[in-house]
Amino acid sequence: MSKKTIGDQELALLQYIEDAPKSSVAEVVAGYGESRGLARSTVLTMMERLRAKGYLTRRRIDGSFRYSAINGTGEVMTGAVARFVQNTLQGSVSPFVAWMSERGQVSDSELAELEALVDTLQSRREKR
Amino acid sequence: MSKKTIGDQELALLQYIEDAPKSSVAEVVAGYGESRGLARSTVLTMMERLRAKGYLTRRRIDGSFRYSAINGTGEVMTGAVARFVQNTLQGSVSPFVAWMSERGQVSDSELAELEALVDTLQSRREKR
DNA sequence: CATGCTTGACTACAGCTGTCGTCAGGCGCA
DNA sequence: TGCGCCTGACGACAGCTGTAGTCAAGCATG
Repeated sequence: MSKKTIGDQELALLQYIEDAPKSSVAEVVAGYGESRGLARSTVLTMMERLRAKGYLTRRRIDGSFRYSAINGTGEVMTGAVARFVQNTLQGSVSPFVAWMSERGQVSDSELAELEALVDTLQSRREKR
Repeated sequence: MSKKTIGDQELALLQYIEDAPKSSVAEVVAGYGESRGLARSTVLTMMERLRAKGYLTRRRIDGSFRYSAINGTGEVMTGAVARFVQNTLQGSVSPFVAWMSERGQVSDSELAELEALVDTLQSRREKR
């Protein structure tokens, strides 16, 4: 089980590649690295590290490598959330709720997601 | 603004102290460090680093120092959540919601918090 | 052929974190 | 008075992350 840690920037990059699979390094540099002022070698290094940790695969296509995320869409993110809640919040969700309520802006769609979540949880509890 | 970064373990420790203010190092070692196999010096170092970053204060009482968190209760945690959502989740809350719904166990009290949150958000929206 | 751009693999390096060991000064008790 | 324990301050070190420069092999082009 690849339980390897993953840094913030690495995660952001991983997310990018998850959204744009089969990208060449050059493409990632253009579409991700350049906008944040990262050198080509930096992007390459991060991608290789992610590959070493088992989050990315690559395949040689037409001479150059194309990288893709291994986990399905969104899995990376939920994994990150799981780790965060576990390691940082000691398993408690309360701080998250507190923050949501403090912070002003919650988009309509987010609110909808939350409502759906509560519904799901409620019915799940009733069934018990 | 003390915008200093803060590691996972450091954060956990900070949270502990937030819940048990005016603790001496010995107390923190006994109540926090020992259970996770940390040496006294480790705990001390972390506490000092937290102090250097501006998250803890200490006052000499009866010879030895007593440490307390500077931020009010919970602020540390919500700050951590804010950073996490911002840096790692790129500002989107969806992964969080997705994870909660995937994960089986949500305690009754957590569910209650979520319900309250949704209520708050709903009424807040209506007022607009 | 000689040059030059593209792609990958390596190497480097500083800053942060997690973890300690150790040293020196006080304090209390035999 | 002397010894041992508690408390703080420092120094150390390895591993991870963020960021990058550089070198060598390939391919394209004049």
